[in-house]
Amino acid sequence: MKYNPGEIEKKWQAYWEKNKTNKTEDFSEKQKYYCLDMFPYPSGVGLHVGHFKGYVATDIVARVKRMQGFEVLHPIGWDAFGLPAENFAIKTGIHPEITTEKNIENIKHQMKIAGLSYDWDREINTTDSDYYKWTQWIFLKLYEKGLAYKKLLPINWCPSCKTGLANEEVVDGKCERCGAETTKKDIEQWILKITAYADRLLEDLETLDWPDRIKEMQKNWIGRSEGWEIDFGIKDTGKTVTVFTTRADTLFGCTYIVLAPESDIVTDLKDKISNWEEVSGYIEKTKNKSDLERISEVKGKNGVELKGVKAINPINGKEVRVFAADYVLASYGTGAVMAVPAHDERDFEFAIKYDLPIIEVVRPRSGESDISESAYVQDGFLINSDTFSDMDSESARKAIGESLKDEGFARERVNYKLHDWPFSRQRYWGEPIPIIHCDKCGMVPLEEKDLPLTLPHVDKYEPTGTGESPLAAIETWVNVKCPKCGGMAKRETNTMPQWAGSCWYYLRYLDNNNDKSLVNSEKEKRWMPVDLYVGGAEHAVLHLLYSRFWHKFLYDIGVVSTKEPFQKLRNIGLVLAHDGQKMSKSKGNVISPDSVVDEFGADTLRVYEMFMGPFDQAIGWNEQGVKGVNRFLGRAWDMVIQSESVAESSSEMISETNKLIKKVSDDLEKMKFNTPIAFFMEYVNFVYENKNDFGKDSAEIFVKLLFPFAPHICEELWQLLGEKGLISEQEWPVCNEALVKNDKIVLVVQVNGKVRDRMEFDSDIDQERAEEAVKNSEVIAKWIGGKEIKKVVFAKGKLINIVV
RNA sequence: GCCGCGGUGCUGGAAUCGGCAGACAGGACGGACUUAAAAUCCGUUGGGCCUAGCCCGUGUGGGUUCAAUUCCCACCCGCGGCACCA
Repeated sequence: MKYNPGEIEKKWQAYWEKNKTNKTEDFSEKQKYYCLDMFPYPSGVGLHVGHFKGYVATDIVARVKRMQGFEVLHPIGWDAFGLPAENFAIKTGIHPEITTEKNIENIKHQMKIAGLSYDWDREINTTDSDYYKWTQWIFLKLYEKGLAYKKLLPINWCPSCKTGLANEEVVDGKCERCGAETTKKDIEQWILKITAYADRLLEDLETLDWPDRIKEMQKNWIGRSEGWEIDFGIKDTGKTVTVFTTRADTLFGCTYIVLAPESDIVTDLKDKISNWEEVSGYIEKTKNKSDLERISEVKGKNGVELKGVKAINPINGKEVRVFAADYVLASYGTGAVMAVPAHDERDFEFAIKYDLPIIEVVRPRSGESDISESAYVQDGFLINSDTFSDMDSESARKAIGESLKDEGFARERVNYKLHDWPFSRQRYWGEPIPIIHCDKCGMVPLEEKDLPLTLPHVDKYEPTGTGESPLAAIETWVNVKCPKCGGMAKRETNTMPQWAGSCWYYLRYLDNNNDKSLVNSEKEKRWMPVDLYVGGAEHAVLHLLYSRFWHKFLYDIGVVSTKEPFQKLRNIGLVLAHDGQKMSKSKGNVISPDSVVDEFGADTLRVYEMFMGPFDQAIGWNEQGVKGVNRFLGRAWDMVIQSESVAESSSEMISETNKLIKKVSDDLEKMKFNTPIAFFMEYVNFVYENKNDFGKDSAEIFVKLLFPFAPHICEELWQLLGEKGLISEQEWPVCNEALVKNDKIVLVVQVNGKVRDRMEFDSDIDQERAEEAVKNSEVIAKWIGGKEIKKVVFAKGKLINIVV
């Protein structure tokens, strides 16, 4: 009988589906394990082999955990709101609902032919009104707690998608989606107060088993810095300008202050500014620059002095000049900085350009600094700083800050790079925001009983570009009675961004049909947190930050019982095309899993994706490698079939089999998938050399171990071996150390650290006897050559090194 | 510029509580089977030389050690992220 994947895979997929083999019980005696994939966007082109690398890995973990006696939750769903379906609708007039449904069908089929063991009864779809009812519910709670507010703000605007974007969605000054250059636009926006959670988002990173890289990225993105707010009085006005600094120790070196051109502080001082025309011209110029222009002008500082305005340094009462310059950002800190050219590179550059004084106030304790050449930005000890001279930078920061605080000129302050999250989009295909605007009552949230607020059908999907979504054109929908006063009112027409539905979807799998609450709290306590979360690294500061924020909020209002949603996170390395390029439709180098399944079978696809290399590394697809894996599975098939003619395994074979159990189990625990497959291959090679030693007892164990990787072939072999029940229901083998033969070992013999021989001994040999034997060996005697032995190093069971 | 990760044969990679570098796979070459091809099976495959043997070899240079791909220092290169954040 030959290995025929096409036949057996169909057979077992049908069987598993019909018998709901992979169904998860909500509550059982078993320990829980929640194994989650980042759910896909159901795009029209379907999934490629890169997506499956992640799905196969979690599927292997899920199957192993089931065999190890865990109750495993391994669900999947669809993150189906988003631009591609909407853009397709604009072009063709076909409603996104229809395209989405079709695409889901296709992807579901792809997943099923790959033998992924999802519990399909828990499928969710973010565009179902039963689902987004709860997305809207969370929004209302955020609103209720003051964490969602509407504000007129200059936000990132994509002129091509005609919608506002969050900072996280702008990459290099371009729209993350379409690549168009973004501009700033003043729009009234819904904003979520993610900054209220900045500290907790930062601190709790420590508790997570996530890749360093992702933690680091979130840390940088949150960008916490501790410092002082210091008030500079403006001479003859009674007004003050507050600056933020992390370097209060350099305050004596401040020779001017700089304001962000677009900040209100500048216009506030208009009366005092003698060159207002020049200044306002500079402000206008800055405002009209795109993000991209501003980024590209990073080098080459320029600005304008506010003539007639002088600020007073509160530490020494000295008058300093005041500038406006676009290297100071209105959106960070107070929008104003104290400039210390001797100890800040940017201030140094600016001071050189405008010929401003440079006063040195910090010197290194050891080494040299030359502030006529460049700024010295590190810590050191203070000079030219009155009574603070001679102090270390660190203590001086505190001392100077405290002394100003006592006089009412300074406050301790923590700043973040993280900004609040602009949450409204001027597009159609998203969750409607459940708010009504009434002239009399202002903003009125819908009541929970009125949810879901369903997305109405429209005739035109085209975004308006005016800051309103296409929903604004549907008068029957927009015009409503105010729930409070009964007067005429209008619905909010903006929709939620892509990320909304994915912020909490992992909770809905626990209880996907609940129409009373978001999730039953018993179920939530049973299953949270997610034990393993697998997905691409591209979501490092988007989905992963947003959903942590929502989760913490849900924790605060008592919906969830854990502080963090995803305990352990692992990233998938990209699957590249054969040439090392990224797979893309335009390059025509995309490999679809369907074609691989068609030609070689799902088990080959699965094992190859895992065998390619380390899971988190980007590696190119290699058709020959796929064939190699297929060859291996064929050999394994024949090997197991042949085992029936052998009565029982030899003790050596049993030993090898137990070693295999140990190695495969250990590596899987470490999320290593490529090395277990290498062990399987070695094992198969060994069996081929010792065919008469390989009996059914060993074959059973081999098949169990391989099952999570290649479920179809193993289920079939299990049956062919005449075993009862499904292999899916078997227990994971445990290594019996007693059966592992290790009475003989090969000792590496070195002379002066170089390998000269290998000798076989009993495994418990001690140094004395080994030394004796080694000295008597001809090969080694030759190397020692009568020289004096200085030292003998003995590593038990491994190596002996004679130093002469 | 700053932060993070990495650099091993022709290729993907294996081996890091310091202890046989190159497991496993692919490719290439040689052979068996075949009328032939595919498939399958077997063998060889880091470089060099005075070829039963020895020397060199894990980005580069140095260090620690009986022993370094593994630890330390400096540097080079690649990838990813952030980027006027005061």
